[in-house]
Amino acid sequence: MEFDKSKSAGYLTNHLARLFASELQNAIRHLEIAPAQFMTMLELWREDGQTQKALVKKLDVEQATMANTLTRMERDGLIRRKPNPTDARSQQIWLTQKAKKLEGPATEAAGSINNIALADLSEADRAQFLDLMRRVIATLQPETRDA
Amino acid sequence: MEFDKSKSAGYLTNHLARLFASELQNAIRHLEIAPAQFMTMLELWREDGQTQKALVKKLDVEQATMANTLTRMERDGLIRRKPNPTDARSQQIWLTQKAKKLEGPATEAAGSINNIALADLSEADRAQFLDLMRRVIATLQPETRDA
DNA sequence: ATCATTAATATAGCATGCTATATATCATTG
DNA sequence: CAATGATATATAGCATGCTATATTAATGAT
Repeated sequence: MEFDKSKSAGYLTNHLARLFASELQNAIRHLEIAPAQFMTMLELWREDGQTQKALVKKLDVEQATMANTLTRMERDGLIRRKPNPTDARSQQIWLTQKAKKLEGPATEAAGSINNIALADLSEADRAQFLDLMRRVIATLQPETRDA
Repeated sequence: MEFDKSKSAGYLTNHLARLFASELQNAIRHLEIAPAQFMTMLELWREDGQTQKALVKKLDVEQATMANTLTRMERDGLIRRKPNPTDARSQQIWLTQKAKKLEGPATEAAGSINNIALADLSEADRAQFLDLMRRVIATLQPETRDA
């Protein structure tokens, strides 16, 4: 009647996330960026000059977490925070040239981690895995439905 | 040609792990234990008096991480570290009465989180999800094959 | 037995995530 | 327009995880 961790989705997800994070960190270490910085840049490569609030929503992390990540990215010369001309409370987050140049190598590194991780799955299994994950996320996600 | 995070196993896993952790924390908050403490107790409920090294191996976290978690658990009155009679370098980790009493309520809370998370999946999908997760973990896991 | 190596834990320092709270600015309303 | 409430960001404090290094004790080789 014991709790079997190998049958616990939460336990397995935690374990897997740590393994992925470790691999990713290794794969992008030579670019001198960390996983959370990479995640943030994913959004900024797609659209530069977003506000902190927009990034918070897209990455589904707390505002305080994003503020700290951005502070480290600014320290590391990846972004600059510029005043928002239309609202003095907020700022626009702009990638530096250095950060822009990282898009190719960083996304390639991340892509190869995914390939390595899923290497033992068939094409159908991979699709199913992603689909199941998205469905469980949707179930747990705390209603990101408001405006 | 952009990196699509909704198709990245690593990204989705990270997101899902944060959602699970948040739910678990909520569900066990009233027991005054934190997720990592719960994970550690899972092993100690199964077998009390283990060494730190044994816990490190079973939970697949770094030794320093476990040392810190155990320090917090000791601070919170969940465990006691006692000298190992056969090896003065190591210690035996013993659950307190307080920690022993938490097994029922804590495993129930964790179980219901899993149920909630997987509520939208069929029985077959749930089994597949766990299986896929175990397979990807096995692929990424850095050879825990030594003695 | 002694010296070098290995092994078990601890500590320092950092990144990422969280909650709770503070601050500044905007928007609304009387 | 002044007061109030909402919004955007920052900061404090903590847990969990990591790497790197220190400390202490056991082992092994000479």
